[in-house]
Amino acid sequence: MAKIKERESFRSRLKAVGLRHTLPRERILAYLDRKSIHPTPEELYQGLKKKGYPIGLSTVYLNLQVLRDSGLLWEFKDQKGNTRYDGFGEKHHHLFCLQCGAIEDVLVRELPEFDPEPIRKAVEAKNGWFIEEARLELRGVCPNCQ
Amino acid sequence: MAKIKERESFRSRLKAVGLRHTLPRERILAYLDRKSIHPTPEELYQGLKKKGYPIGLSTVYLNLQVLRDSGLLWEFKDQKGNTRYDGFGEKHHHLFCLQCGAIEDVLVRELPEFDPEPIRKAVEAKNGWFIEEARLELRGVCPNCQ
DNA sequence: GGTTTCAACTGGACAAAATCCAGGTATACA
DNA sequence: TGTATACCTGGATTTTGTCCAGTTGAAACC
Repeated sequence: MAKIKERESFRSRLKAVGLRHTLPRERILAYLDRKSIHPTPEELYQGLKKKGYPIGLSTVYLNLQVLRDSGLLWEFKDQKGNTRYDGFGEKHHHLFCLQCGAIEDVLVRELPEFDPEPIRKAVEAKNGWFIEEARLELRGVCPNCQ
Repeated sequence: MAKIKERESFRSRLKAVGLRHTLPRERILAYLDRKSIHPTPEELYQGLKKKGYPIGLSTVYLNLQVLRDSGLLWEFKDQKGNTRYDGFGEKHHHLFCLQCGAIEDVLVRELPEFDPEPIRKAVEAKNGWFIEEARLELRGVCPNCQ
């Protein structure tokens, strides 16, 4: 059954970073693990409640922080300054619309032109850093606003 | 004189986006226009005061927002979730240390391996967006923390 | 399975960050 | 130099996020 397989996936993701599997964490990860979904903490809280999952707002904030610190979530600011979270499993970059604020995911596998490897190597050689992750932030105008 | 030339530069940058030139704006832009400088609003406020420039905290917040909306500043969140601003004029990307939180700028002209043009074109063709700016966010471990 | 241990959850109080407002000031342009 | 108005400011207010102390529930033993 897909539901069980999915649950196991969250369980192993949490285990991999040394965190316990709990219902709130699974639900947060499940809620965020979709393409182009980037809620604020408040929106996530409301969204989970609407799905019939009672959860405390403190729990939402707490876990967004914990999951971010473990690298399971990506935190960023939108055009209006709101804090948003992204937990979509597949590697991707972000498109921001400067007009309407829309945020769209662009899958890495659909962008063969962009290979982060040479950049990683160059930065490691020149700056002495070790690079774990490279993401692109693209700002422009979405189709609807053109 | 360098000071006057610099001032003219800020003046024209502001004019280009339809904003008035004011002392607070010039000082904020001047403060931020250095490599690897990314203060929080509070730090910027304190930094300006320390330089002997009296300024209101509301003014700092107000202008950070206005300048961000006009594209003169780049807003982002650091590893701890603090909002930070970047006004360094030369095109660059960001390095984030996952251990100590250090943030370093990497100049685009020192990264010949990374050319955003093909990406821009690909995204415009595939997703129908018009892309104005492409920035990389690199997360890893800085030399001091290795 | 039952028990134990401690991480994780929770609501509500609290603190910090950011915004709003109304009056005064400085800028741009004629 | 005068005038309209964008902009600045301190303080009040709202919003966002954190802390705390009691309770719950996950995992690891037997």
